[in-house]
Amino acid sequence: MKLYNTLKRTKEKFVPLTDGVVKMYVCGPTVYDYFHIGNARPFIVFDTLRRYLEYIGYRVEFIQNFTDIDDKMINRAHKEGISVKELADKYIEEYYKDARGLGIKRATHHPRATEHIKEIIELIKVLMDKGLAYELGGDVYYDATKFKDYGKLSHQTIEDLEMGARIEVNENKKHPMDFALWKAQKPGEPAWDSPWGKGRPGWHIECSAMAMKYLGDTIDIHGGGRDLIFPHHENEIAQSEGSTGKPFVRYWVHNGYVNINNQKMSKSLGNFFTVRDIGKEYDLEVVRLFMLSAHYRNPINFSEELLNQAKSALERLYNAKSNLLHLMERTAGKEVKPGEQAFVDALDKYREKFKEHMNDDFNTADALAVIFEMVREINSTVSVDSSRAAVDKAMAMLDELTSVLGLLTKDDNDLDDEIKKKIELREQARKEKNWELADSIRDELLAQGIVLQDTPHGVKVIKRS
RNA sequence: GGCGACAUAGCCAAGCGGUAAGGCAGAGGACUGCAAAUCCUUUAUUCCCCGGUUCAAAUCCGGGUGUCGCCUCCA
Repeated sequence: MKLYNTLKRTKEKFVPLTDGVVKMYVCGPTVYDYFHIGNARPFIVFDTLRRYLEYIGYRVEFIQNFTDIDDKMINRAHKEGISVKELADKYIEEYYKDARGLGIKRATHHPRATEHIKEIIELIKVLMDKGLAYELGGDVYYDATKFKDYGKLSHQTIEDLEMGARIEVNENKKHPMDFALWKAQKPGEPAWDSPWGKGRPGWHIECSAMAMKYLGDTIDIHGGGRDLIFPHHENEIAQSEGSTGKPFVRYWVHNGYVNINNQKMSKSLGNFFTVRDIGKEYDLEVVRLFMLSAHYRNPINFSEELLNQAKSALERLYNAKSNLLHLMERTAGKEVKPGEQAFVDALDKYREKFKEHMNDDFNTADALAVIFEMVREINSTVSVDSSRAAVDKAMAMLDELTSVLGLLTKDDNDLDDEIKKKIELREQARKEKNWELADSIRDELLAQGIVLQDTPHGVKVIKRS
């Protein structure tokens, strides 16, 4: 498989450090609020990468953190009159709810910054000992000029970066590019004891500390949104490589932004939609399909119209699935027919094409196109006259490929007795050509999200959420 | 000022040297009691513009134009 590496600015063949095992770290949310769909993109993208790596046989050790202490956390907790810990607990739980809706699997671990203060302090100590950090009135800063590779990820020299710097927060820092590893406690803030007095960690240090704790000094893949390239990931490199002297990350992978009217969605611009709100009007699986329909490195525009397009596309996929389910009930015992082998072989070809595209920097847009092509072939060749084996095979292949993308995961097709009774009643009415009654029952069920489709071989029932 | 990305049908969106995937929407047809779903046909002689390289360019190079991003918390 090939992956685009931000560090090298080119696609590279992916070979993990340890055969058969992938160590992957992705920056998770700061849990001070519900997350928006801009935040959702990396979660979905890297969940998909993880699923694919597992699909092709790797064991993936996947770590995604929760930032549960920083300025935003403190401010928000103050505003709500609760502790930072209570705020974090609440939004971590809410994160899991939305993530579940988006089809995002749990990581191997979801470490929290506040539960790794010890590791963070140890790391800062090493940096101090090596002369890469300095203390200033209870704060500790990383001395960016002392790290010779500073800027290698964002492909800027420290001078270029400095030239563009817009604001300077702390005049006392030795260099504008120096960043806080440890922040001295201010009144009313949560704090931990440290060799430099009471305080709390800076933002960047937690990821270095936790990634190295769970995955080792050198990890295979580190992911996140483009906006983390600088300064966050640049600083992670400085911290980790500064302390160990070893390469920190072998493949840096970054997803593009989610835009609103061609402009980056962000909390500060206020042009964002939370996943929670979208979930009130759409099945969140629609959002997942929407995200995967573009290449992960390209920007993606978000709008209701586009969401509706994704919704229709998802329905096409679900229709194919329910078609097959319907046919499975009606092809029991049917023997394999001559000529069916060609169809079965064709299905295997789709898997190969799917993998080809996923192997090329996990091009989910192309992979999805392969699934749609396969769906068309399945729809046009499988029928009530097909063998059960052919129908099963089509179903299995559809399941296999869609599940790699985390799609088509809902298969709740159980109907309660009352609905079954109404369907029977309608069948009776249709036999008697009582179209009025039949149509009114159909409309009634439709309002409940039950779609009835009449086929020559009985009624097909589809549940819509 | 430094670094970078993008511009493909009505709307999205792949493709990145070999003669325009896929989805949504639209039109016509088949099927249906009517629908729905599905299938078939159809919708870009052409990929922002101008030059160049090449047997061959949406794809490479040069120059424009436009949009966006990072250099500040941010996924």
